[in-house]
Amino acid sequence: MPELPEVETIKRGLSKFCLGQKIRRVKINCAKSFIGPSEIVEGQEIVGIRRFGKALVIDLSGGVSLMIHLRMTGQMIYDGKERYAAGHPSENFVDKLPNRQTRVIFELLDGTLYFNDQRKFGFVKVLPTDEVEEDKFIKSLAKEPWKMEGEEFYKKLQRHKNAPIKAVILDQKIICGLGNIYADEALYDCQIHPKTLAGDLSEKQAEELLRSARKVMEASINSGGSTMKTYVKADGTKGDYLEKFAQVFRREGQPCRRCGAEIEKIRVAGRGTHICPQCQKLECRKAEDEND
DNA sequence: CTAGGATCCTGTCAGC
DNA sequence: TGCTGACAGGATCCTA
Repeated sequence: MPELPEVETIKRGLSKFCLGQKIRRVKINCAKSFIGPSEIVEGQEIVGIRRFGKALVIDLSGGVSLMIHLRMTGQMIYDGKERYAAGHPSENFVDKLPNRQTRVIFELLDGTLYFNDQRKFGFVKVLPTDEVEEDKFIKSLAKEPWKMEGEEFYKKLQRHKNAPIKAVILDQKIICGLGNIYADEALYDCQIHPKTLAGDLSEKQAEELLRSARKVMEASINSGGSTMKTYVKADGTKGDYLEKFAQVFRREGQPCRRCGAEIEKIRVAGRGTHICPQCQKLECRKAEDEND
């Protein structure tokens, strides 16, 4: 999905455009995308917007909350006097709405909020506000990189010492917020090969990786999340992390901005993975085993 | 317990 | 043109 910076971008947009508005009506186009009773949402006012890792929570009056996870292809689009869209980037950001991928529609007093999701992996879930933090998924989330100490991260790596570091940092129960883009960007930033076994990282490398994760996600949040050129926010600015800041993601075949070598796309942990083969060398712990 | 693969679903693109 | 398989900004379930 949309990773932490994109969800943060949504949070900020909804806070600006939807906070204080009443939800007049909820229309569900896809039953799978909406969990819980929609009737109790109608007539409630949006009183708060929160984010837990990649999960968005919209708090409503009446002690009700909406927990939203965009997974791979979810988008939240507010369409009123202005349009504000964030999440999975696509042409839909500027389409007529609703469209083929619209799963849930929230009619507000002033405008409409759309939950779009091509692949239907995402969902909107109704739950009591005081149970949000007890939700199984939210409760399982680890700390975000800003809240985690290097030593704690290093210790966690030891518990998964035989897994490639990229697989480990994609696991939200180990460290929360990174997805496929920012995992690749963070590993490139600190020059660690994604296939390096987690147990092979030194404590110093663990700290550097943590710092890089913060750095790439901060850059993205500041630019409005990574999106494509068709994404234009209501204020006319574009979320353009990929164009401006991405060093490796979707840059295979292009020169590394650090050393000039050609960026490669490989497969790690079942995911497409982008590296500079020159800057990110794979160091093998088991080298001595091969002498047996 | 960990690690890895299949799976949910729709759409697009490369290769025949 | 039409078909086919691979793949996609995520997380869970199942297996060994």
